[in-house]
Amino acid sequence: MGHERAEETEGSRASRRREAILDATRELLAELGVQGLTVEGVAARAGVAKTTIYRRWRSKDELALAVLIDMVEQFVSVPDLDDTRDELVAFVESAVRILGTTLMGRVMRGLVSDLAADPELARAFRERVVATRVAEVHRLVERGIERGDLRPDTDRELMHEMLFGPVYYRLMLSGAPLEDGLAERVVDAVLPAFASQSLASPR
Amino acid sequence: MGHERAEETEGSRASRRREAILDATRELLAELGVQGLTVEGVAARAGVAKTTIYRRWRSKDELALAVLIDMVEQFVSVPDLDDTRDELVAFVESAVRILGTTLMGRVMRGLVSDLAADPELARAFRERVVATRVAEVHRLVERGIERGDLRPDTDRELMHEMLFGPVYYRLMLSGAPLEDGLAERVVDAVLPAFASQSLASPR
DNA sequence: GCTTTGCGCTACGCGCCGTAGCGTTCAACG
DNA sequence: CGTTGAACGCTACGGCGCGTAGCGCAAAGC
Repeated sequence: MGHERAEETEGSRASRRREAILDATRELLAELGVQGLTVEGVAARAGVAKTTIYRRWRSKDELALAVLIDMVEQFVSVPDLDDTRDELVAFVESAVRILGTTLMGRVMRGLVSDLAADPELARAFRERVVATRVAEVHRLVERGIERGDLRPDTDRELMHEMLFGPVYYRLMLSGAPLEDGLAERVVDAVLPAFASQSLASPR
Repeated sequence: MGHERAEETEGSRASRRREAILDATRELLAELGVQGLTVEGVAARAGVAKTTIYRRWRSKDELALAVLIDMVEQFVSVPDLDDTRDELVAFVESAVRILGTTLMGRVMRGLVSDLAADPELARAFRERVVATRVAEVHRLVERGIERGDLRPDTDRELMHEMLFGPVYYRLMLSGAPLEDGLAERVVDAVLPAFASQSLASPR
């Protein structure tokens, strides 16, 4: 158990420890899922004492949430593509790709149960992840209405749920793979209901 | 402490024990969710020794799954209403109502994580719950095509995911309530994409 | 009645969570 | 430099829940 010399990677001792813990958590989360994550395991891989973890995060769930939210928040805002369908497809596709990763897919599946168990955690997740996505849908819908692609009375909330619900349904319940064309098919299944007279493009 | 007399409710001793355990599991599942379920708790409430439970089910998860599948399988096949939209709404609505129950909602949320953790359990769930629903959607779509309400090339798989995805998304991630009009709004958001020329009825 | 089968009970071993106390290292500052 | 306070490592717990073992006892079946 030699002690590391000071030239580590950089940053203060505190931030180095912090990063080591978060990295180890990410790795173990990817390997074992939320289920298999143990504080002891994180401590061992990070080369850190268990107590050091508990000095920063009050519980295992809090640690896991911090990492999870951080992962999900890496969020690409959709640029103006001058076509509402293209923008929606791009948006859904980014989610499909992220969740299609073994890492995020597994993590997300495990997360849901923790959301059910811990209302505090559920609130944080809704505020920082779901709300962000809802806001982005609002933006896209707004643009679409101005462009004349979408009906002015388009239900933004429903649009959001119709776009992402099926993706998560696959991930968590049906078990069907998140293949490439999925985003496109989902968007085309929703668009006609919200598109203005000009029935834009399905197939 | 106090042995029950033989006049119980009926059935052999074995089946009485069995029912007591399943009932206790159902109750605790409703009160505490899959997370909070403990074999010790079930044993205590059922008035049964822990070992008696392990003699019938090999693990806690196996016990929980038996109860869960049994609960979800209570399934109403949709009668012919002579209108495809009405039938789809009725179908989705039955799911909304069941999941809207505190009991099933909580249980379902907790179940998802176990599905991720236990592939065996996930397989059983898909085969006995998801597959049943897929088959029912197929039936409805078939009827709808014959009636001329739906396009002959309607994607049954996608239809199924578009109908139930949003419901589960609310239940598990967005946290929005499963209110009454939901089924109708979801169906109307999907129908135009699959409806034949006669753009049946949205609002 | 007597056997067989099932049950209750106690007692474990294990893994993991989260906490306490104490000695040691690090890093900033005089 | 040398000192000092904060952060860290380590060991040792208490608690809970899973799943198992072995024994004595009750209930069905013959």
